[in-house]
Amino acid sequence: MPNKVQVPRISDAIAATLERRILEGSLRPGDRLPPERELAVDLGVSRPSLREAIQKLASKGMVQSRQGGGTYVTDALETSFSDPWQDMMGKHPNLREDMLEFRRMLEGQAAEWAAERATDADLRRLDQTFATLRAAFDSDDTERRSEADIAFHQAIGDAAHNVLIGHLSGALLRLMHDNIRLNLGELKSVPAASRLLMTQHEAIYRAVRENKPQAARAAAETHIDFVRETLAQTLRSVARRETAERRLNTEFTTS
Amino acid sequence: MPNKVQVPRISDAIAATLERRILEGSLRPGDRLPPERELAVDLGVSRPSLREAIQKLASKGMVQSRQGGGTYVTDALETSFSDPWQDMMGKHPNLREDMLEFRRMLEGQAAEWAAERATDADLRRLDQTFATLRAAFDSDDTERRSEADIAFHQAIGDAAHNVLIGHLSGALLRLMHDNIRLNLGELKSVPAASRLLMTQHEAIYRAVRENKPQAARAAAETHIDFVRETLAQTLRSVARRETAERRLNTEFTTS
DNA sequence: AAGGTCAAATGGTAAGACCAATATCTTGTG
DNA sequence: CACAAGATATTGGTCTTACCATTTGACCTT
Repeated sequence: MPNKVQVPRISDAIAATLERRILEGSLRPGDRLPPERELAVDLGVSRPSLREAIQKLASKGMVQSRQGGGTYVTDALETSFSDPWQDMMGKHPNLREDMLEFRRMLEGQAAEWAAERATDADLRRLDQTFATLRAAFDSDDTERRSEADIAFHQAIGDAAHNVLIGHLSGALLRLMHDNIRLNLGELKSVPAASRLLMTQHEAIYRAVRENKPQAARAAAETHIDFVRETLAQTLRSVARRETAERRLNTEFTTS
Repeated sequence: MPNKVQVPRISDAIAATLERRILEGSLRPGDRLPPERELAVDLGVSRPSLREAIQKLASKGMVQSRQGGGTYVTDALETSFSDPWQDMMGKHPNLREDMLEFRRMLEGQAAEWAAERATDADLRRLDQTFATLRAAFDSDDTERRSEADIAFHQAIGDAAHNVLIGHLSGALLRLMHDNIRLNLGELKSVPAASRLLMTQHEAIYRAVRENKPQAARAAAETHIDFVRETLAQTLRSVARRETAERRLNTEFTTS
């Protein structure tokens, strides 16, 4: 009756492996897992065992399966961080300033560590996301630019090889983009900003690629400073416009 | 990708049935479940399906299986550990290192900003929590020491006047304390550590109180470095006991 | 080009077999 | 007779194979 030493079960090991892949970013929220038959072969286990492991993860809300569709990674880890702040952002605009201040520290550290620790695989992904970013910024598709921006910073965050940095840098940037798109239209109103942003992104990119931690940190901090300043200006001008309009259609803009 | 209507899975129904029997008392804590083969026939399902259901319950800590022995209803019913990060910490020890590395940055920045920005009210609260901390560390009540430690660091995080810093420093420290208390007994095993910890806390406290941002940051980083080193030593001694278990997971962690 | 149909892909379930650890019974020894 | 060592049965752990149900997407028809 008393608990003896538990013998390791294979399904636990499988679950731990999948968790680790999710944790380290090789399986991201929204991704689809490989088919069970295939994954079972990869891991060298039987499908029932793999299924038991998946059940465990599903019961913790980390994955979700649809018959015939596939098994998808959910964002259980992300939401436990970002959920409480999602609504706070909307209610307290001054949070945006805190967020930017925090991101200055976060992205600076991320860039520094990325420059120190990036593996070849990280660099390849960085190359790819940077190319995408450059292409996206030439277009006028703001949605595409947002995604490319997030992907680029996410790649740097992952290259820093710290789970918390990786999750937070992605989550916070996503939060900001959502918030910006929600509250203002977009800050493409500043035409010269695009070129400057790309220059800054390139500076970060090069510093990481050339293994220059201090330069990478400085470039990242400069980038955030610029965003902070630009955003503040945009907000001021928007505030002026809204003050004039508020008189007319107050009750309609509050959708 | 959006959630569609989920078709009922048989394993969920089985898990629900067993859960109901446990909650209604026909299966009491300590009881042994019927053998899987028998129970599968009773419920009219296959053994793999029943096993998937049992895995779900096991991952929630409601039952516990021993090969050859049987499956027993756990006596701890109220242990609803739903925080994904919490059990991640337990299973993936390298996450603890990431956490400490992250906290070094976070607490350093918190102390620096606190030294710059603390208001009179912040300082009064800091005085109070520091006094509580000193009193708690003279006692042997580990729970009380944990709470005082958290409260002290929380006070500094709040004094930094950045919402993100405030939330994260508290949340992460709480997470670590829970995890330490869960996985090891406690690190009071190092007798000299207590005095050193108090010295470090006092260094942070004084630097913040005297408005010395750089000194505050340095003191906070030193503190985390010490905790990291102490924890690593404690873990190494504990790890020796678990070497056998690790061998079995190796084949999956190297993929 | 739009829409419908059907086959492939994929998760869900079932059955049977064997292995490994445990529990229980049997047996032999003192 | 008591008790320990071994043999046997029980039971969870894993694998293999097969088939069903749903979804997806490509191909075909209109």
